[in-house]
Parts: sequence; structure tokens; C-alpha cells
Amino acid sequence: MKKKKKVSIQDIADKLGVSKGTVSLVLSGKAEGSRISDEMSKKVKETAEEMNYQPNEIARSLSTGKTMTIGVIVTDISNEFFGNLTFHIQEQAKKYGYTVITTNTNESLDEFSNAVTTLLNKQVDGIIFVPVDNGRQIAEKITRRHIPLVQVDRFYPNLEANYVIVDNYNVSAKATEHLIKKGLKKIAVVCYDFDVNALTERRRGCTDTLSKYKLLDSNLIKNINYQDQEEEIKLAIHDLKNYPEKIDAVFFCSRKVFITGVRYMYKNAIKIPEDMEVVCFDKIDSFAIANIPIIYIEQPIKKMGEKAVDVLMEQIKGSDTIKQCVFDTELMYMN
Amino acid sequence: MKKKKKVSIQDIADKLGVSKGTVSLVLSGKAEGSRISDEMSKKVKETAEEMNYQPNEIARSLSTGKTMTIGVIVTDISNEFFGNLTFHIQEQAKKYGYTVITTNTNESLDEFSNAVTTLLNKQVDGIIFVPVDNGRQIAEKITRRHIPLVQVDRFYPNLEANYVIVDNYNVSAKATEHLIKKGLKKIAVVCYDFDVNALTERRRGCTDTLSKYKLLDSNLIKNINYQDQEEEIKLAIHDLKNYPEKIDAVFFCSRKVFITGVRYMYKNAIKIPEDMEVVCFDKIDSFAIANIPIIYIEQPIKKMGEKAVDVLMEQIKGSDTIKQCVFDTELMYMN
DNA sequence: ATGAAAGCGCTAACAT
DNA sequence: ATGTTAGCGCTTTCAT
Repeated sequence: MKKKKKVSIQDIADKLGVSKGTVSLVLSGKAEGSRISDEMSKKVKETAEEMNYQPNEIARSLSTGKTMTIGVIVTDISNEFFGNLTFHIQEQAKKYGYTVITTNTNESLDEFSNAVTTLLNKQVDGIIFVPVDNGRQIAEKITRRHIPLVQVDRFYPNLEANYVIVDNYNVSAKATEHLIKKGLKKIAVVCYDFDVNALTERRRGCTDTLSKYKLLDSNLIKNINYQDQEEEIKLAIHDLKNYPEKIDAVFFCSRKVFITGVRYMYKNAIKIPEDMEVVCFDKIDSFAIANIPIIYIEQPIKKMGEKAVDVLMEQIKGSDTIKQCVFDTELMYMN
Repeated sequence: MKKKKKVSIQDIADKLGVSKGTVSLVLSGKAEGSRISDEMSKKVKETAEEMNYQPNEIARSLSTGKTMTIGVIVTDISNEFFGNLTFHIQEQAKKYGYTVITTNTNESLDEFSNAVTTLLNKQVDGIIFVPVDNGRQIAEKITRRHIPLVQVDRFYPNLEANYVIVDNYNVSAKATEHLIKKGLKKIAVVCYDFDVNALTERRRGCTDTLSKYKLLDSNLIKNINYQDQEEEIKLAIHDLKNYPEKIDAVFFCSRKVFITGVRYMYKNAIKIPEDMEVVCFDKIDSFAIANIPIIYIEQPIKKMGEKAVDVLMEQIKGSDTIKQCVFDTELMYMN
């Protein structure tokens, strides 16, 4: 299976008896206002077509120093939240003529580090990433190289870089207050234990509010390890079920804990909402098929993805003003 | 914000007073058995470290003709099925040292065509794609260039290329038979209307079985346009609700139609399973929170993704035997 | 054991 | 209006 030599700009030039430069100019659309006669331009285009010429973007990139590619690093693209985010990033990037390389960290620092190195070596024009616990130093590899960077969903507080997030604290406080106003008193919080501000802010929004109403019970704040989440969530729910006092509601800090949590609630014969109410940070497509009342927080994922790309593109075009965007979320009630 | 010049292999060579070639050899790990003294090798590595050298993979790619990148084209990465598939493709590619560029077609031929062109121009070493209705000609652009290709989820019957799919026909027939054996008679099928074999096979598996038992009612075969699916599914469910005879079950051909379908079933006060039973082609994470009996077909997504990459890598390494893999699925019962 | 240099395909500055 | 040529940063063959 021998690959036949691809046709290059040189081949076209040879065939037409003109120079590479001329061909390059017309094929990259720079023939217009400038130089190059219309007939030459036409001839070049025709034979390019004829010979089935396809530009080699790698060569172009090496020459121009631009790859027209951005890198996206998320936790896990199979998670609907990140899948959605990535989708909108991709669609928006497409509008700018950009291509996207995506990678997953699985919340691992090592994988995050590898991803950053790979993307930098591939000379991407910019990076959008979801920070990982403890990864600030690694992020600095990007800024130090002056590669445009936008953080999404979370951000490193001491890093001078753009970010696009939601107002985690306030909406969590609001949701908690809503539960309290409904007369619920024993409120649990189930959240991953790693230290990224999206999560800590959500937790703090809940606990601050509970404190304010003198309802905080630290036994009900469940911290879940990401790697063993299945087991730990199972345990947490079991605990809540068997807690001396009756638990009234559970606040789940993200979609994956919510799904797993609710699954175990059913396994423990906990009825929603009769036994406990639930709130989920993030909207899930299939809430509709659950057919139970769910309080959820809807993030403007599409806007976030698009904004992240817009900000990145500004930087790529040379802007150096840092943008930190906080989107509002909505507290919603299903049923 | 002036980017300071990146350090290149030349800079290291200059600093050490040796030649580029030497530096290249040690830095790309080809110093071992061959030439290059250990001390030279050590010195080079040290100063590379010191000067914070990062290889430029673009330059390397231009030189070697390999980009260590594969392209993945799916329908929509925000769809959990494709998100999962892409995730496993990515994780497997990582093991081979490969990076992944992902793009979405949204079932559009144009977007598919653009994606293929972009990937080819970016000189990817191989492509994994989910075919789009009517896209065989476009796919041939890839094979004609002898770029390794693996189709997943679906395939073009007349294209000589690898694929990794599931046994759509048989499992659909089996699921339908299961319903019939339970005594259900009026069985509806809700499926997208475009012509890709994954879907047509599922539909045919159902209709053939219904025919076999003399139960086929063509009014109950609902074909849904992808772009207007929300509206069309709504209409379909409405039709089923108001059909002169009572409908016993609905077979949904993929996860997105299922979720939307069930949503409208609830809106139409159709009870599951009392009024109608449902079957979903594909497993959904949040079935668990639905807490209703669902018959579903579970595809081995992880295996499919990994296999797709494995096959692609074989081709990249030079194999030219075409592999066509059909995975078995499982018929499962929730509750 | 190392150096020198050609070449990958394209762009862009400079000639003509 | 078009041709020439020097890179872009790396690999690799051929000298030394």
C-alpha cells in the first residue's frame, strides 16, 4: 500500500512554469488586491483543483508560527457537563476557523501536566482548561510562555489569567435558603473533597447559610474522594439514612454525585421527596425521565463555552487585558 | 507582551559548541545503542533542561511526516453515547502516545465534509469517524489518500474500510420478541429517519420480528427528522397516545429520542410501564434515577472505543488487512 | 563519535 | 506582475 506522493505547491508551480511564491499567494487568498493577474490566479486555482492539491497545514504552521488549533483540557468528556461544554467550545472555535484538541485529566495532576506539555509542544495557539487540584504551577508553564489561556468552571486564585465561571457561592446559598424557608432543617451536603474553588464555593455557600440559621451539623457535610466515589457516596447515603435524626434534604454539588447519590437513595428505600428532598448543582438531560421533583441549578453552559472561546480569540489576536467572567445561574424546580 | 524566542535545538547546539544533529539524536532518544558518547549525551540533556527546552512537534512532524495525532469525527460529543465513545478513544490513544482532534457533524453532510478536509490538511495519522448519511464519497477522500480509517457505530456498506459496530439487527429483534412474548401486541418504533445502517438495522430488526408474528402496523413506525426532533417526537408520542387502539410498548432507537420521548410520554400522562412499556437502545447513566422499569440495550462502548484505536494503530503501523468488528450487546432490564 | 547539509512544504520579504 | 530565496525547527543521510 504505497502512498503516492502528495501534490505540493511546487508541483503546481512547475506545471505552470511559475514560481512557488505566486502559487502560494493565490492559494492562500492573498492574490486579490495585490499583484497577481486575474488570469494567472484563475489558472493556478484550476490546476490546483485538477491536480487535487490539498495544502499541508503542518508546513504552513511551521512557517507562520500559528497552528489554528486550540487545546481543551477537561476532567472527563464523557461527563455530560464537560461534554456539553466541550461541544460548545468546539462549535464556537469552528466559527473562528479553529480546530480543537481535547484531553481528559480525570482530576489527576499527572494527567493534567502531561496534557499541558503535549499541547504546548504541539504549538497550539491557545488553551482552555478546567483546573485540577494543585495544578497552579503547571498552569504557569502556559502563562510563562505567553500562550493565551482561559480557565473554565474553576480558576487558580493566584494565577493571572482569564476565567469563565459561575457564581457558585451565591446560588448555593440561595438554594440552601430555599430549602430552609420550606421548613427543612436537617440538610446534608455531598461534595467532592478536592480543593478547586467551584466545589469549595458551593460547599461554603451551603454551610454559611446553614450556620446563619443555626442549622449546620458538620456530620452532614460529606466529602467524597473522586477516585473512590462510587463506594464513598454509597457510604455517605447509608450514613444519612441511618442518622439518629431524620434528614430532610441533600444538596449534591455536581451531576455525577447526584446521579450516584440518588441511585443509592433508591437502593436504601429513601423516597424523594417524601423522605428527603434533593438538589443538584447542574441540569441533567434526563431529569425529565426521573419524574420526581428536583431542585437544580442550571448553568449557562453554552454561553460559558462560547465566552471562553471569544476571550481566548481576543488574546490570540493580541489583547492582553485579563477577563474574568462570572455568569449567573438559575435556581430551577422540576415538577 | 512580547513572546521571547523559544529555545531550539540550535540554541543548545550553539551553547555546547556541537552540531544540531547531535543534539537531535540524544533528545529524541536515539543516542543509546548508536554513536554519541555518554558524557555528550548527558551534557546535552542537562543543558536542554537548564535552558528549558521544549521540542517543537510541528517541526518534527514536517520532517518525519507523522503528526502523532488522530482525528475523531462524531455526531455530537455532548451526547452521552458519543461522549463516552470519544472518552475511551482518547484514553486508548494516549496509551499509544497519540493526541486526538475531535469534531462534530451534527449529522450534517457539510460539516462532515469540512471535518474530513480539515483533518486531512492537518495531516493526521489516522481517522476514526461515525458515518453521516450520504457521506461515502467524502469518506473515500480518506481512503484514496491511504490514510488509515476506522468507522464506528455505523459503516458505509460499499466502502472498503475497517469498522467497529454492534449487532444492531439481532438485538433489536430479540428485544422485540421479548416484548411479544410478554404478551404485548401493539408495538411502536421511534427512530431517526436518516439512512445509516445502525438505525436502519435496528428498525428492521423490530419490523421483521413484528411481521413474523403478524403484528406489524406501519402506522406505529415513527420516523424522526434529526433537525426537528423535538417537535417530531412530540407529535409522534401524541399520535401514539391518541391511536384508536391502545399501544403497549415503544421501542426507541437511540438515547436522545428515548429521553425526549419519555418526557413527552409523561407530559401526555402516559404511565410507564402501566400504560406502555419502553425500550431504549443504549444505556443511560441516569436510568437509575428514573426508577421505572426500562428495557435497554447496553453497548460495550469502552471496548468499541479501544478496539477502534487498536485497529487504527495497526493500520498506522502498516497493516493493510481490513478488520470489521461486530460486538455483541446485551439486553438488560432495569428494575 | 560527531559535523555538515539537505530537505519536509509553505510563507514572506526582497528582487526584478 | 511575478520570480527568488531565506527561513520555520527538526530529522536523517552522508561525510569526516
